[in-house]
Amino acid sequence: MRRARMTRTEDVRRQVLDEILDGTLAPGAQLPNEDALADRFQVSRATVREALRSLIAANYLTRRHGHGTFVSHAPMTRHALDATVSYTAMIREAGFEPSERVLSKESRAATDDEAERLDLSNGDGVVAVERVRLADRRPVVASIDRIPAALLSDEAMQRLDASLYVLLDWVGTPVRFATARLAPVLATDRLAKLLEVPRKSPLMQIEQVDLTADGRPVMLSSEWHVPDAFELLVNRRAPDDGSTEQ
Amino acid sequence: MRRARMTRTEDVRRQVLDEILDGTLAPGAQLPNEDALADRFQVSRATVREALRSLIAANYLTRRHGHGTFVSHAPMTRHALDATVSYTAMIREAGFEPSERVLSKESRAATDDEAERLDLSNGDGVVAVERVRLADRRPVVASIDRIPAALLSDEAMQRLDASLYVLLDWVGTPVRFATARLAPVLATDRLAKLLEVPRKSPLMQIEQVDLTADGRPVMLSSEWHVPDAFELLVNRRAPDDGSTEQ
DNA sequence: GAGTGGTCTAGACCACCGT
DNA sequence: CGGTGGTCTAGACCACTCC
Repeated sequence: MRRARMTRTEDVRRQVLDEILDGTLAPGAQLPNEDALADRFQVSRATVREALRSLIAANYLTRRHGHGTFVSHAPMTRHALDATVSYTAMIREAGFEPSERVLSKESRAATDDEAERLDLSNGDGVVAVERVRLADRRPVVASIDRIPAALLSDEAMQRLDASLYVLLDWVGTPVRFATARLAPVLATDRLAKLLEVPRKSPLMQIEQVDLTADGRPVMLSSEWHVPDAFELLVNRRAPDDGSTEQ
Repeated sequence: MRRARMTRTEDVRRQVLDEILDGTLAPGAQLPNEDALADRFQVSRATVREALRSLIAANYLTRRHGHGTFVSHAPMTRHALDATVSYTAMIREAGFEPSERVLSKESRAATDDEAERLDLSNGDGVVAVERVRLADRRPVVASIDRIPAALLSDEAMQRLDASLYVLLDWVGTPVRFATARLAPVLATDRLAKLLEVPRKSPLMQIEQVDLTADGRPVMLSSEWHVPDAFELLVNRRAPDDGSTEQ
């Protein structure tokens, strides 16, 4: 019954979030000031500010200097493209049951483009997995994922059927970031057949490089998405802080 | 020559960032520990942590509990879709000179869909501006933007030729967030003509709701982008903190 | 065990907002 | 002006990682 670790900050965050979610704090409502919250939760003001920080980052709250802290009218969309890197989670969020079909697995030398984007030397090997993702048995995404062979032990190679994100976590290089390039393309004959859509129908192509926490590329993904299978959303925010550069 | 306000936090952030950018702190390098930095910059450790916080958020740095703070190998891409809402900035970033052609401006009642997404009542008015954005005179984006008429004074209506973001700022409802839905579509005859591309060629459609800091919708945009005009990038990050919800 | 980042406190003063 | 959030300090102790 015991929760793992619960810092005071998490505790305060949790309680404030609960009040937002259950409507005690309605959208537009002003929170008590930080001294009052510190007093109420029996913590220091610094702890209150730390707790509110993450709620503000997720756009649950808005602070206005010299005025107060207020409940926002719309939180960030979770499972948007920017907020997650998990495809399975996005499919599930859309209300479908995710599954997949592996088309091929191979170990080969990286192409020049792959070597460049994965920061590999000439001749280094990659493991490539080609799959079709299904949502309730309907094909929704075709993909080719490439991982540097150097990252995978023989033992890891046996686990290629599992989630590649889980695999990368398992070998000690968990994915924390990714940069995705999105482009509309027409379905080739092969993609049309795989995804069961008409030839030359529009598809969303996503070229993605997955990175560890310190920015090292560990996977290169090429994906083709059937439109309308589920929404591709992006949370955008205007720059505010840290705009030190041009 | 004097910069406006310079807090100690900004000062520390600036100095550390400078060392990262000029290579004094190379990718992978470990920073001095927080006590050492506090001593060196003659500030408290809390101030050091605050300064490092934004550099970590931008992925310039990585912290590993019990180990140290390190320079990342790749910062977040600026001018990616998630990191800005300014189109002009994105076009300029791609190395082109942005301009635009206004196709129409009208004041009319909101459609049901517009009323729903802009949180308006039945019969409320909107001001709609239809434009084509050019990059070095080449058409790259066609768009229709709709703003609730109630937000715009007569005086503001005279400024519809300026950036709509600047206009919304001017009337006191600056855009801070947006939620965009991306989908690949085929060019209709009209869009093909406007964007000077073949009929039925692939376009990126972006449906976007722009929000103020407290989450109120203030503009609805429909855009159609020519692929390859410039890259549409999205920075993605795996969830780590505040994952309190499902 | 030594060294690092993570959490937390109590208090101070500053900057901004509204009236 | 009073009230709010913004910045900052000096110090304490905890939790994690590596040797």
